[in-house]
Amino acid sequence: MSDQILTRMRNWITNCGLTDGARLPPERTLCAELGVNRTELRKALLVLEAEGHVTRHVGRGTFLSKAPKSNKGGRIDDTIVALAESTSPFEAMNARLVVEPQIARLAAMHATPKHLQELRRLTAQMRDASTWARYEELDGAFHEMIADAAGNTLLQAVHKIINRVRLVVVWRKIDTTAPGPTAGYHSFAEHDAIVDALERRKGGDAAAAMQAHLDSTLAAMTAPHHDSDV
Amino acid sequence: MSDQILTRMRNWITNCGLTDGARLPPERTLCAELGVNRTELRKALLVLEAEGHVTRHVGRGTFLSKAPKSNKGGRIDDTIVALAESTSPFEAMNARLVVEPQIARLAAMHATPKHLQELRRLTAQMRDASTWARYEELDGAFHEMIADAAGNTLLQAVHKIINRVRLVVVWRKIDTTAPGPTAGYHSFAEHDAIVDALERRKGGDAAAAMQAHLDSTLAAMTAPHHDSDV
DNA sequence: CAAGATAGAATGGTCAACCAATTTTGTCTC
DNA sequence: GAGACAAAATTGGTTGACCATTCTATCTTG
Repeated sequence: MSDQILTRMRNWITNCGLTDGARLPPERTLCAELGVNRTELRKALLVLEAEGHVTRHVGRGTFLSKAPKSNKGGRIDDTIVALAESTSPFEAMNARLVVEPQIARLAAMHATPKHLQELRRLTAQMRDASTWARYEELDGAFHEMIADAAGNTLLQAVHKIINRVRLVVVWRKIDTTAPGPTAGYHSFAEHDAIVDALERRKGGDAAAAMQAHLDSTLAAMTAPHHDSDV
Repeated sequence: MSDQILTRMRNWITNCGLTDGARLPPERTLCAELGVNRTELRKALLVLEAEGHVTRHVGRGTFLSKAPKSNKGGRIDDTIVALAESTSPFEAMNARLVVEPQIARLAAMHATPKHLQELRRLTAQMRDASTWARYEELDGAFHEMIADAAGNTLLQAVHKIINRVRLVVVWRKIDTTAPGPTAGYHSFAEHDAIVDALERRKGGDAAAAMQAHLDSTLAAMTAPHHDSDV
């Protein structure tokens, strides 16, 4: 059913005669026009948004995208699994060490206050993580947020590829039921140092802090009989 | 940020260890596990369903798709063209500047005599190139050889992706019929400097030489009415 | 005991009221 | 008339209760 309305919306968009960047009618108007309720329409709009065909802003409206096709991580899955088959955990960590400090350096120049605020929020949440699995997720979000802040689409995609390969390769070693990190966990302070450098707009410091963070993470992986870090 | 949770769901799915066709935990359970409310989670699931990664049935549950509604043929090429659509030439060159100097540093440690010999051969051939197209081809081989010498599968793949994206983005600017580079072309000496550093096993020098090479290439791109370099 | 019926739990889906951000409009002051 | 400020209308987003379907355990009955 929802598939049907999605198709209708696609057709409507191609036939409505609106050019790129134009604003669509409000949701409630479109509902009446297409004869569906708002929930159904919003489901279709959500998919169109995920595909990059439209963008939406509270209070402003829904707009046709100018660059309709951005990939947003859709079909790189095949790439990931193929790469994961021939990559070792050590290689994955080394790739991180190559890319992430430089990304942090760029982020120091391009991060918006919104980015910094989100990073602070994530560091706080990580301190409250009750399981390792939960912590891993937040940590992943933290690093992805920095990649986003760097403001380079290609580098962001590269970062995402490296990290997802790493997750596939390294995941099995993690006990998802284990209790979360303790209060003095080394990554907490390291994350703080990274965000501090970003806030002060010190690219060199941010790169160094990121490198130190990844180094100690790698050391934790190498260390004997000790829970893995990330 | 719904995009965030979508990525987390993708990661979760690839890491949860479930096989194709398996049933996911109920929505309400996943909500608690991922720490998001049900509406957010359902938005992510809706997108995943539209992409064909999961199917959902009332009363039964949510299941991983067996054959994600594929356009199977594409593979890595799809990734390239998708990335190319949202990447500018400037971004592509910046991504190179981030990755390639570090790759050169690693290559200084890992390059085999065979690698070095091949690199020398390529630099010689580039000096003899009679057309720009031929030169581009050899230059590409040169940089790929260094990535190979670095000895990290994942980094090599990343390097390939970046360079292929760059080629797609920058392609049009090259006149394939133009005569090749002149004898004093700046890249010749820069290539030599890189190989010299690799042979002396000086990682820092290799990284610096590579960075200098890419910087001057970028400068050539920016310079007025002058043939592009690569 | 086996087959069918049934009540309850579990699960994904829906809806209407409400929320927050933004724009528009009206009004007052100078 | 211009500008500033506030109130109202507009618009996409969110929430919690409720609905429809399916599964499961239990009871009934021959």
